[in-house]
Amino acid sequence: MPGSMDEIVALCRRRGFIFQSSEIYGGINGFWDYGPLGTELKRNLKNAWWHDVVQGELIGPDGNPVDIVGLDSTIIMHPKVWVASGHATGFNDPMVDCKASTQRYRADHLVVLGAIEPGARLYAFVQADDEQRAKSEKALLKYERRETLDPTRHVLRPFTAISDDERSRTQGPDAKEPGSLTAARQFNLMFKTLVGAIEDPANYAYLRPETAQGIFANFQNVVDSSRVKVPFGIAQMGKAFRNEVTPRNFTFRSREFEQMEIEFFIRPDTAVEWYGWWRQQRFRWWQSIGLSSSNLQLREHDRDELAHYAKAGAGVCDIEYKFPFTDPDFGELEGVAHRADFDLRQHAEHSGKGDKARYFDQEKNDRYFPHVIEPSAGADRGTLALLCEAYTRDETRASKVFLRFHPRMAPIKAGIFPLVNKDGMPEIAEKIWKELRKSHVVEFDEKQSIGKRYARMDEAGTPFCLTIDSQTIQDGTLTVRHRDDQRQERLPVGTIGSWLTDQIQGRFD
RNA sequence: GCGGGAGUAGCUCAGUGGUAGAGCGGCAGCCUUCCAAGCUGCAUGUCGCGGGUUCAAGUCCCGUCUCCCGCUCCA
Repeated sequence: MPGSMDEIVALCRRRGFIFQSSEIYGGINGFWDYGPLGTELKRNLKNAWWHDVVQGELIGPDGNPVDIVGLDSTIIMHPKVWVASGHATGFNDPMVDCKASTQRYRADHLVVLGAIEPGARLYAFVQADDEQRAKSEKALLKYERRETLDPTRHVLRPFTAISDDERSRTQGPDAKEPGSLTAARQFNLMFKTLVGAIEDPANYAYLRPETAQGIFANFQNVVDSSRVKVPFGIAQMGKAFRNEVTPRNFTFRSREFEQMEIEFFIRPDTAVEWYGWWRQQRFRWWQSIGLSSSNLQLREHDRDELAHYAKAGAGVCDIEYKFPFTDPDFGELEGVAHRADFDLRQHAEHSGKGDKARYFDQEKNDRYFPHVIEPSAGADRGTLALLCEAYTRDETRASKVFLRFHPRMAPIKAGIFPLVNKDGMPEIAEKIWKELRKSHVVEFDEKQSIGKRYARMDEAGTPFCLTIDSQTIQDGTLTVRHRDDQRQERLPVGTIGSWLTDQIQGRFD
């Protein structure tokens, strides 16, 4: 039985998985710290990703081993990076969103056509866009059933000059009905900082809102220095920052978060094939670390939902998890997007390199901008999903709850306990502990009753407890207590290390 | 950003203007031969924070922060 979000948050705090940042000063909205157990859990997730993606032996749809190299780029980059990527647009200018088409327009570029009279239908379009202007004029004439525009009634005004009521009667450039345009708003999505000590606009820089641009900006460096050939990928994990309007739902939407991103570069004509392959690959990976099929789904985006960089691509999909706070809906864990060559072209143009930045295919004697398939996952969201998935109520046991982590993800792999604190048992237990801790995160505890120690391990999600009793002294076996069904079995002390390794690497049902 | 609710020990809460408490948990010791047993002792606190009213504020008033719920937002 899954838990409510409140219960999960309480356990995270009580057992040291996740704390609110700066709590002793009253907290700071949208920032979270990981405690001892949470740090291990998140690290296990990240290590698994890096191991399986970068160091793994994936075989691609073309039958060849998949080549992925790592990158660790800076959080602060040249401000022009964000102009090229499109992130800077809207940072300094008021923007208008269309709720129907998800398009975003600069408020000072939009004009509104229509009559100034109560109830009149208005049409907005980008002033410099002749196509949109023609479309708006045609729509207005059709709506009012006229042949030509009446210059005395049909006036053109800046979008920023109309009232809220008029805005509700205004149809957006890419909308089918009026009322979908929001008021003009300032977006401060990126965190701003200064490079150098002088407070001057020329020194402004921004904390990256995604790790992806560090990869695109280094594309040529990697190609020139590492002998990679398309198709290949560059992987990076690291912090990203977004000044969200409303951080909500525990760590799900926070202002500082960690991404695990791959930009996989391919020949444009293989996009459909690679997109489909990555889609499946990433979905299976989340399953492999313990997220169950019933809480995990793969959702293909509708065409009109696509971001600017993905409009013409092979597709975009989200791998989504059913969190307690989204239930019965799902929340995004990872997005897989065909970004085409949008980013590489943008950086080629803005950096002044132009067509010289194209990739050269020696074998085919062909020069082109590779397309990109981007699997972009959230490490904090993944960690949160692992916690939600693991949280299991059980009224029959002392802790009332246990965390059913995949052994590979569990922060502590095993607890090592003398059954009682005498008769030589603590000494044997301590010896086993010292041996096992060389290769695994294990914990030794000789205090209090055995039941209490089991209960604590249940709440930490430790899959195994190894108990040394009087029989251990006689025949060299110990008791393995399994977390999920509280089953016990005896195994020889000498094999316990390799047995534990097998359990961690094994499949999880 | 708007509306509603909440904030006292690690947790659950009691405390209606007069010396801040209980249970659980934690720690130490004793005990204990398999699931938070028992005994003894110890530590626990900016009553979210700031200001005001009052002889006196956890308690009344104002502000603020954080969290939760619903909208909004989430290129």
